[in-house]
Amino acid sequence: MDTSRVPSTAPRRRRNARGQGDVLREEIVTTSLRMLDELADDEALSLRAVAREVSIAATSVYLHFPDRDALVLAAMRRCHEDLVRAGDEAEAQHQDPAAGLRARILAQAAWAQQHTGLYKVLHESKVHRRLGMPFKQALVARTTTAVQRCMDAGAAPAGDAATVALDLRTAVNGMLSQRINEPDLDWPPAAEQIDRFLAKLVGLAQVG
Amino acid sequence: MDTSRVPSTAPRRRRNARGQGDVLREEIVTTSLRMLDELADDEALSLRAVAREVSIAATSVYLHFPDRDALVLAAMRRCHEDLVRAGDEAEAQHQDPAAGLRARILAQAAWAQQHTGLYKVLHESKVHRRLGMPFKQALVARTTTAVQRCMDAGAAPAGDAATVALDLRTAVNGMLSQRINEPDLDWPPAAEQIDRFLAKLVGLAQVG
DNA sequence: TGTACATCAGTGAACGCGCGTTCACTGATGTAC
DNA sequence: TGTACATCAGTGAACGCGCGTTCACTGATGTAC
Repeated sequence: MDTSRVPSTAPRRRRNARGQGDVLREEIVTTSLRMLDELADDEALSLRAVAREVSIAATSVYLHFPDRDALVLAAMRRCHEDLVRAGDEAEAQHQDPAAGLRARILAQAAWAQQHTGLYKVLHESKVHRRLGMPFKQALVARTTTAVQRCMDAGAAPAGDAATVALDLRTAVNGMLSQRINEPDLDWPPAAEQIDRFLAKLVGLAQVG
Repeated sequence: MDTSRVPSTAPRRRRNARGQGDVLREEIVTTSLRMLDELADDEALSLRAVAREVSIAATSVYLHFPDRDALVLAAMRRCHEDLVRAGDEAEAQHQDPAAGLRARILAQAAWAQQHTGLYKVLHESKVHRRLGMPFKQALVARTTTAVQRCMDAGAAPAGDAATVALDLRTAVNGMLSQRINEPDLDWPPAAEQIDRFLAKLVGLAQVG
């Protein structure tokens, strides 16, 4: 894994054609995402390590990002879009609101378990405090809407959808966080725990 | 806050008397805890910064700890003891099992909100993976016992106490984690959310 | 069709910094004789 | 009571490292005339 210190036996990459400068930007963001997922910590991502990985000079990163923070933020924005899309696509496959809500939560959980490092950076890192990630509220809004839809359809007892959605997100985030942070403990199946949360916190009648 | 870089105008401390070497060890652990609480990240704690803060030579830390990791681990052990004690003392003030469980959870939540940085290091840092913190299972055991007591007394519906306790800890951890990681969002009162979890996840009849 | 020039996509050396750790040392204090 | 010596509680210089960022530059490619 730690091939990064090897003094760049990697072939120097070919310069992009004129007008194709954004190709490198793309590659920098993609590589940063991969590294952040491995590092699970935004502060551990070094601009120099990213450059090494992409096989460019460290200074070339500055052609596309004013500083390291801007790079991290661009990566997080991309990563958040990806997570939201996963939830949206899963929910869209169901007509039934309860099944849709459940599919959204399961999809987001699956995403998190496949990108544990990115999940940590997105939810637990100090990027919030240092840079702010206002785009994240989309995640909150989608869950609330999905819960409201369940209530409207009578699949869940009427109530304050925002509060119920908060409790649900809270519990699911807690579940993912625990499992990611202490992977060596033996946790019961995630889907079953999610179904308990859907039943007890949202009041969904039949799940699964 | 950032007085740490000032080149030590702090008066050089007086050497401890013979046989009192552990006094310095104590002071190093205490200072590390304070700094970890501010930093909220074990990897950000530097041995040199701790030494600076205690007004000793960086090398003096090695008189008491073999390396930086050992220092962090000693601090975490102390911190965990403190959290467990807070929960135990709160629960002990009640005869009623339900009130006891609630008091334990509220006390632990209060501790977390007063030591947000330490809470993060304890639950979200990579200390788990790098060093392991087996002593943490005490926290799990106490909650399960408290839930079991509620079931035995008929304050909660009978069931698998371990599973119910897991769901409760999961939700409460999620709540604390969210609030600590995104303090600028406006969260509803913590006590109310905890009471909803106690009611819906554990099945406690009357709370509060 | 030729050529000067602007632009684009990068590079490489250098800066000052804080870090963990090693090493050889210092100097006060207690203790054996 | 005196003194050599061991022990304890520390110190200070030095090591090599990776970091973010600045600066002056290079060299290919398109474009105006």
